[in-house]
Amino acid sequence: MPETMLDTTPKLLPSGFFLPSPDLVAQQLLGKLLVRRNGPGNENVALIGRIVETEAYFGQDDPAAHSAAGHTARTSVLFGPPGRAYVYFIYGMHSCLNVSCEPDGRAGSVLIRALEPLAGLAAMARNRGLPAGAAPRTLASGPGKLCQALGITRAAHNGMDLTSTASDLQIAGDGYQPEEIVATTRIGITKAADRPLRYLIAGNQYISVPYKPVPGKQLPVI
DNA sequence: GGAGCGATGTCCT
DNA sequence: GGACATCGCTCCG
Repeated sequence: MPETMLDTTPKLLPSGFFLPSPDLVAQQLLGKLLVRRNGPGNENVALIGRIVETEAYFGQDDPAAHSAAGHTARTSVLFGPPGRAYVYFIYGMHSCLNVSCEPDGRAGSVLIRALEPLAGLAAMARNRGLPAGAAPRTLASGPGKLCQALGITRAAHNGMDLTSTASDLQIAGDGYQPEEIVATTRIGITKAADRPLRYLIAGNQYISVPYKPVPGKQLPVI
């Protein structure tokens, strides 16, 4: 192997990765890999998607965050240690995946909103109830879709340590770095709706809701 | 292609 | 009882 070749073997992110504030973690998660092992229909292969869209939710002073209602049974994972999966059920039919941030006792989190499917696309389509040849951008371009594609449920994954080799849901890095990150407003919320806490990889085709650059009004590029 | 809307479980008031 | 960090289907242009 030439010396200049990068080692692209995915490496599990350590729990310290999730210690900073949610807006920083949300940006740093872009380009990382969400890995699902031993799921339904993929006992022998991993389902892998690259994270291309995230949203930050603050534990304090963020009315849109679930933790704004305080520490309850439902939100206890958010107040726990960093790097844990917070999976909740929304609108009676969809699951959404967050990763807890900040030290134990603080409730920041990052919502994973879209993946670029890299491996196990046939199993993802099957999990989504789509034909085997379904367009890759329909598989995981939304928080509910990606949970369905990877077989992520509250019952199986809420509270799971995403930094443990023993977990069947993990987050890893393969050295990929996005060239450009764009910040926009968060999707589907009514409170604190104007804060630019949604982050996406500029130009990526696998995001959930497209963003339209408005002439004269520059979107924050990070 | 875009707006409108129904489905439907769980939690908090 | 109402709100909800969604999705996919209709209907209309």
